[in-house]
Amino acid sequence: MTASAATIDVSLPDGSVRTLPQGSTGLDLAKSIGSRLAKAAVATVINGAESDLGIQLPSGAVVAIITSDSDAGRHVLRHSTAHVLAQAVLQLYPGAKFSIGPAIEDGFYYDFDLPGAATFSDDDLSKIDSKMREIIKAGQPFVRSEMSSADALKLFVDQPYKCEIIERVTTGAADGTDVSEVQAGDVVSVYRNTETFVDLCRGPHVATTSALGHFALMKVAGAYWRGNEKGPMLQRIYGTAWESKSALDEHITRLAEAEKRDHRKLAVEMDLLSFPQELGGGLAVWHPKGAIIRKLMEDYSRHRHQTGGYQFVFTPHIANAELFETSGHLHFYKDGMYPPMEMDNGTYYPKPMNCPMHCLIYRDRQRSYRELPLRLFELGTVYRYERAGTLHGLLRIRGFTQDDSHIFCTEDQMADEITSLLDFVLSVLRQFGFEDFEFKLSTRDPDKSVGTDEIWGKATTALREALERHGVQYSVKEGDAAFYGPKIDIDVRDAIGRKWQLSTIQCDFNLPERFGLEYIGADNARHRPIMLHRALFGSVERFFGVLLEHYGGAFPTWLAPVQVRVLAVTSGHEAYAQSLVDQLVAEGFRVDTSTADEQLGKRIRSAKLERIPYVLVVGDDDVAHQTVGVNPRGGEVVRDVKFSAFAEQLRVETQSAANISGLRG
RNA sequence: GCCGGGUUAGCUCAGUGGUAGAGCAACCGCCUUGUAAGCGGUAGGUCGUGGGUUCAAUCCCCACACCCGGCUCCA
Repeated sequence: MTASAATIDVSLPDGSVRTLPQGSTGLDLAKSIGSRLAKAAVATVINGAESDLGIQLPSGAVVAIITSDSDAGRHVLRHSTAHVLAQAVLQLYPGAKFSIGPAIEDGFYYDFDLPGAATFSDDDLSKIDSKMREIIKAGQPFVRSEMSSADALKLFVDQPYKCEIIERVTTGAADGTDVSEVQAGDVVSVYRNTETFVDLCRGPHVATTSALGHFALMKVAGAYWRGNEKGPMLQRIYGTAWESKSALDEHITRLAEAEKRDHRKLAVEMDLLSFPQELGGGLAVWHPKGAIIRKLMEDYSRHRHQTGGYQFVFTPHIANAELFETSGHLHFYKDGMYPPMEMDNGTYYPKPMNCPMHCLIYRDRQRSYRELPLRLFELGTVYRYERAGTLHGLLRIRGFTQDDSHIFCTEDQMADEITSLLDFVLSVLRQFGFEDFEFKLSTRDPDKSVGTDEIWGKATTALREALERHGVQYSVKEGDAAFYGPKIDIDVRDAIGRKWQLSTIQCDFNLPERFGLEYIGADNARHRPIMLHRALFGSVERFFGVLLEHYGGAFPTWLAPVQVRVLAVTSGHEAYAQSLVDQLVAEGFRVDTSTADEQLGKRIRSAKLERIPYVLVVGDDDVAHQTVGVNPRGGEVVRDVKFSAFAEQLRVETQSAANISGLRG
């Protein structure tokens, strides 16, 4: 058999079969299909397994080419760029130890341990960037080899983190953070770029560093080794990498767009709220324009709860330690609580949750099964001690208000209740413009939980059934539940595709037990109710922050702090403008005007920057004919609209919210 | 809490070991204006707080507070 005569057949994803010379690689296959494909190819999938382009194809294999503009291809680019980063750092900082460097969404990172516990500063990034570009220019090959764990341990004898990864794989202790480096088993693979630089890695990688180059180093950060805060703090460098200059530029532009929507920035620009330093970290004050939006959100929430079978309650902000002993918070949640206040008749804590107080309301008198499900609702403000470094605008603060409800029901009612809750949650979220949801089912962490296996099983099943009845996709997060029971968390996607966790539905059989809650059943015996915790906004503050970013500050008319601004062309038209303002305000709309000291164009610009939904311009013609010029946000100007017609359109647009809040809007 | 970077006028940001500047906003005039910036003027800051070094600190050092990016944690 001569090599030149021998051929192999491989089949492609579309089912077609190609014949290639024996010994052909993925790259050869790509070339045989087309030069553009060959240029874009970064790796192959051979019989379902990702491999390097240079791997010889076995006959009969099913082969797909991974191109750089696919998710999988970018993953390869990013992972390979991470190796280049590691090589650059090891060259520039002799004695540095490298640990892990995976591809992540939109980029990659690599964690290092610098000699003498040195740290990176932002200035180091440009130096590292230049070195990386040298490496890329040199066109170093990525050469794969496989070896036994024992040999690998010798190869990485000076690299303790690599050795730890190898050992964990060998002993079967590997977890998710290891799999980007190595596959399970006793054989590990390494990729060598130069005499001196070799990295433990499962691959695949691009053929040479020349295939890279459209990258940017983004930021430096500390990161715990293996995410363990008791472990060493490593130095992490984040980067992003793309298949082309234009894709990289687009990504940078997207980041800039997201930054423009940053709720902290918009809150300042739009005068919605602030975090005065004297107030302390993670505590906000609401200015009038932010407060009116919040009030409308809360009014809407109250209305939906009132018509949705809930009863309103109010509870205080602090409670005696005894209450939190009973609830178990002082045992399971103490780290998340504000420190205690000593008073003459005991120790008091600000409440981190509303549930214990709602339990007290339930327990105040005997309950009958006829009362269940009993749904208690409160916009309850809670205080949680969040560690200083975790605070983040409105999305992570120390004092916040939950649209909180605790539903007491029988075990039999639990599944139906959860099912209808899901409808309720989604219908409320849709009112705020969210359409794209993701569901997560969190299950028990045996080390951090109370209750029997049986009841956990029952509750988890009820949640799962509710999700399945809705026919929605959901992911399971093992061990992510609260200490008292399993839960469903709902993420929403906002207008620019980012995910936010908002709503939560949680089962609890712990608190009814701890508080000794009971109801008298139809059988005249005492039974223990199940308790469901649920919040739709989650936290009003966080929801507001998400909403602000979702709308980019351009709140829909029913929520906008100022819905209409009437502008007189000259001061001679101000009386007419004011009469329109008065008519709309009398109907409950939020409308204002500004005097004609500035030029019209400038006043319109100001209104646009404030993101006011409608600007009405009135001049001579309008005074004469009871009309207005309508300049809607994001739309075209229409002249000579009858004012009555505009007012009617405004009524229709805001109708659903109007009868809820008592305000137009 | 940990690692890194910050904090200068209401906002966005320059700047210097010898007690500070721009643009926008504000205020006052002039202009009376038809759909995103008319012109001129005035006022506004103990340079985050407290210590230290120095003849002299907004600038250098230390501590603290707060903010930003991550890690950990989380509504």
